[in-house]
Amino acid sequence: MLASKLYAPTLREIPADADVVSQKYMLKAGLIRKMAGGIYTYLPLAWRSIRKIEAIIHEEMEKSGAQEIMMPIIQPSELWLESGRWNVYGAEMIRLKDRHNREYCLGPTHEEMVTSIVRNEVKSYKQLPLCLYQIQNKYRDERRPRFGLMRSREFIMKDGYSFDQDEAGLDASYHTMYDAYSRIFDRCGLKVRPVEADSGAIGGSNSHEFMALAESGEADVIHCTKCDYAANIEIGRPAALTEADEEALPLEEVVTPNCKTIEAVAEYLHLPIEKTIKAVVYNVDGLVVLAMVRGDHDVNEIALQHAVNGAVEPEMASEEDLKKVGLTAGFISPVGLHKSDDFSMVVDETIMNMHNVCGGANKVDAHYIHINPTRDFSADDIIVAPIRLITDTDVCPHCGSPLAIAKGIEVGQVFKLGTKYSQSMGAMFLDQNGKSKPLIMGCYGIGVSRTLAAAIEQFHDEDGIIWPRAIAPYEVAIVPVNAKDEALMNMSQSLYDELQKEGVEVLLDDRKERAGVKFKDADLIGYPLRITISKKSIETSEIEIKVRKDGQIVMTPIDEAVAVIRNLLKTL
RNA sequence: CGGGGCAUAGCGCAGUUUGGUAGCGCACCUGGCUUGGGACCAGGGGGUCGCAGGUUCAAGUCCUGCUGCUCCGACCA
Repeated sequence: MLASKLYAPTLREIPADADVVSQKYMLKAGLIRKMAGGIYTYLPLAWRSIRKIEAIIHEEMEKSGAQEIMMPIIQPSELWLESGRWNVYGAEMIRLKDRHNREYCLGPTHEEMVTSIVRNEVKSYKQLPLCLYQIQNKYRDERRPRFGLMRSREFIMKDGYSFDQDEAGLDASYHTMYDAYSRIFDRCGLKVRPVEADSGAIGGSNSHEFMALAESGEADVIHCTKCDYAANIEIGRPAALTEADEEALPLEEVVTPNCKTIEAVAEYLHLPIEKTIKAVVYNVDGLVVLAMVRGDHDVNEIALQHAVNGAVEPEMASEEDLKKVGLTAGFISPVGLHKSDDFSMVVDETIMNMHNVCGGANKVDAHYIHINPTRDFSADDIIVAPIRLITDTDVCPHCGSPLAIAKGIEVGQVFKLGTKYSQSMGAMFLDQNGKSKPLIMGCYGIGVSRTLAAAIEQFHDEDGIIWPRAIAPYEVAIVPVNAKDEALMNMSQSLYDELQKEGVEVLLDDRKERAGVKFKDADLIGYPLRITISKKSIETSEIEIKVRKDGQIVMTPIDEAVAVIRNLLKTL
């Protein structure tokens, strides 16, 4: 490729609204342009990298026995009504109507679609296992698109679906995909860690997320400092904490004027925060849920959702919700409260081991002290569950070693769906005994565009992007320092031709720019190798190769250049 | 969804307070000069000032409504 022909409009200044490194550099280096909030055009350089990621995915999918298909982006509402998700998916789904007033959505995911395809065609265990996948644009109307390609409303996703006749088959399919995913990210050059995860809105029972560790990641990963244990923080289930036995003192009501936060109460009553209990009220599918954790702990909303078998993630309760069940914000505890059809209470396990603690008195400006949960909570009215967020002061649930927390970008996820969709949508097959059974499903996603962003988040410096070679738009850039010097241009051109003949993806910066401009652009765009050809190269027959990653400079005779470049590339 | 901010040339911004000819830097075009880290000189092109209404002799500037973008928050009872 000649730089003079390449459509890569680099910028001197970065658009003011870019806030993460990947977005800044993709805009500045002329990789993407924004069309609307969370909606981008991929320009040639980005698209080449995307295509390389896709090629790696295709190869690994083929190796895993998965077959590529292409399903519609526009999906009819009927399928989603069948699975029950039309009314559950909420505002994140972009819905539209055709001229006949029929309803559709822009596919946020394709479980319904693929299930409907397969249920009509797969009738026998002899057709199993089956794994289908596609790479396609997906649409999710994020409540707050941000961070460029990391959280966009239109994005490229590889989504795959497996169909098996039994759990053992699903296990095998799941592991095949898990391994393929590990290889894909590895080949892309990313540092990715698989972690145990919640299966979320897609449904299902078992799941891993592939996290690209990066400071700008939106997900918290908890991992053991010793063993392999790593999990999304929302599924970490910390052990219940205990405290020394104390004689239970009589319950006592105290006045706590304006102490609406747990910190205020603890300070006002001179209590350590570990001797208080914190009440947080949620709305889960319309059910008002009171969640109780120790004052210094936080509620794990996913754990809470599971504790009450909620279909969607808990939301903070509104004023109306509180009013409906008669709670007094700031002064709530389960003491004296009872569950009802629209009110439920969940108490973290640790709370039940506490003695003589402080909590709300369910009236304004009043708290109880000396609450003893086993004595003062009505056992029939509360659910006891591990609903606190795990922290790095907890210990590894596997080996008991210390834990650490890291930020990650979720670039892939694998789920075991089981029969959630086959059951609701009637995707049945006949087993060896002629018995009708629902297909056992798994589903597997990779955020392709997000993977591109994650690579930049992981590999950059103050000058620009540092592409891993496997997904670099071009592997080598040749920079003749003076475009007007014919001898120099000839030398560049013949090296360019030679490299191309050898199958190296090379760019020749033939622009009539000063050397500084070309160097800046090469660093910004992040080609793994940069070759500089100058007057000195003509005199000495030596060229300079600079490795973008570490700045290493290799001088090599022009005759050996191709071989040296090939060898250097192998190390990147 | 709640709260802020912004919208003027491709990008980054000034001009709005106090209404009176549309500006600057970068980018772009032409010529010159320069060529190892975003040079320099000269000349030039490009804007219904987000949209719609209103006030006024006169609106980028004042008023009303809308739209878009963006940041923060949704952490806590």
